[in-house]
Amino acid sequence: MSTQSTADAPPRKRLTAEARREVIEQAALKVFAERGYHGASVDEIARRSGVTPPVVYDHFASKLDLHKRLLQRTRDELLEMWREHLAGEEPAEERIPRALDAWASYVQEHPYAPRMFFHETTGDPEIQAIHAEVQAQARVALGAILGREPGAEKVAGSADEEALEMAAEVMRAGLTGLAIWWNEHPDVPRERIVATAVNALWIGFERVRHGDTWPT
Amino acid sequence: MSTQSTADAPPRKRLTAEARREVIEQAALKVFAERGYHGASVDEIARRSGVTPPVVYDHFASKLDLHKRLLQRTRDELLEMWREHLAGEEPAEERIPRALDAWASYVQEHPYAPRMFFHETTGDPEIQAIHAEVQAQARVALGAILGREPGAEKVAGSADEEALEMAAEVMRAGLTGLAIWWNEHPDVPRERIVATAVNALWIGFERVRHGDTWPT
DNA sequence: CTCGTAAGCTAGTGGTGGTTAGGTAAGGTA
DNA sequence: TACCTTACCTAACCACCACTAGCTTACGAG
Repeated sequence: MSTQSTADAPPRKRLTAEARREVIEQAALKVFAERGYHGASVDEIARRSGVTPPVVYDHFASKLDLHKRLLQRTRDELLEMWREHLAGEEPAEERIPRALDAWASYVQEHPYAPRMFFHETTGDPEIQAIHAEVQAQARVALGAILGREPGAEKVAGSADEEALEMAAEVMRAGLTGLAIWWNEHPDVPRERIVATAVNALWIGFERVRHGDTWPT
Repeated sequence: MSTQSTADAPPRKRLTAEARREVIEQAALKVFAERGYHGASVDEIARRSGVTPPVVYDHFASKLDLHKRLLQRTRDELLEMWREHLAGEEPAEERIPRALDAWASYVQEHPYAPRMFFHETTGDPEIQAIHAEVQAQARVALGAILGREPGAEKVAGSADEEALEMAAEVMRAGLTGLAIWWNEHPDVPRERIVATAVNALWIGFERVRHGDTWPT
């Protein structure tokens, strides 16, 4: 009974370094997402990769290093995604749904990704920096949607920087929450998620744009 | 140098059991919020309470038990808060700002509370249950705001249960994110937070109520 | 078939962290 | 002042976990 393969991976197969690395990254993504950084054990990551712990260290310098690379990878993918789908000069009515559809596709294909950015608990400054960076980028992306529309800055009292940042943060956290809710309710079709997201965001956009805010 | 009192608490003072317990709970709240469940060590909680680890065990059966009690306590306080400020028969225009002002007061007085509910990482089923319960209650509270208004269910396609739940989840997560953002930017006055929250929520309320949703 | 490379293993090590046993002394009470 | 309760400590245990040294064996090249 030396080979048990407790979970995901096939029962011990010799892979190329690159392939094994990919398997480990996928497994680690899940474990970190489920248990958090400290709660995740290298042992479990290894088991779910169909491998023993030392193999993990053939590919990553340390647990922290593995975590860091996953964050960076996810950050890059998200950034690329926003860059790709937020561009263009169409009006917001088309651009926003398109961007959020792309976002939904991403979280559908990477169900564990959003959880990794939900709460920072390592205490490691380098990792805190990545977290802060990702969140800031998301806020910028969303802030662009909310604020860069023509007319925004002309409206009285509607859009100082800080207000924009707060609104974007509400959206960012809201979307992340929705993504996590979604992977607990996988039956919900993507269009419904997109619709919810569009409504939430859209709305904020219209409000901030028109300066139609409370208190009246 | 036996007494170092590395942080918060006064340098070793003999307290009544009740008082010490309170000190420990406050310290633990911070540490859990900062580091997450697994990242928090009993040792650090004890130090920040001006005491050694065994004393923690005079008051709580285990680290998990301590965590559980903090969650329950916070849950009860939040529930009480919603119950108190969401009642009444005034129109939404008054009730919502009032409820969110109360919410802002709570997170201002308990800056570490929101972080405890942001991400579950213990894996303990009992704790998962508390988390789920708190989030469900928050969704119910917010869902009540969004949905229970007269007219809501009469509008075509606007408010099936699931859509309501999703919208409420976006709001819930958004508010939680805002709360955390706030305690990283403590200078921002409460009125601004409340205003942001009201706008985010309010808006959702209006939209769902009018069935004025995307896709058009 | 042979052989070298490299993927993966077994078996440990050091350290940390939750937890407990048993003793010390502070402070109210008689 | 003597005493008893109890808040708090010191010292240790043990399980778990990140990480490493060194061996084994699968596989592709010749």
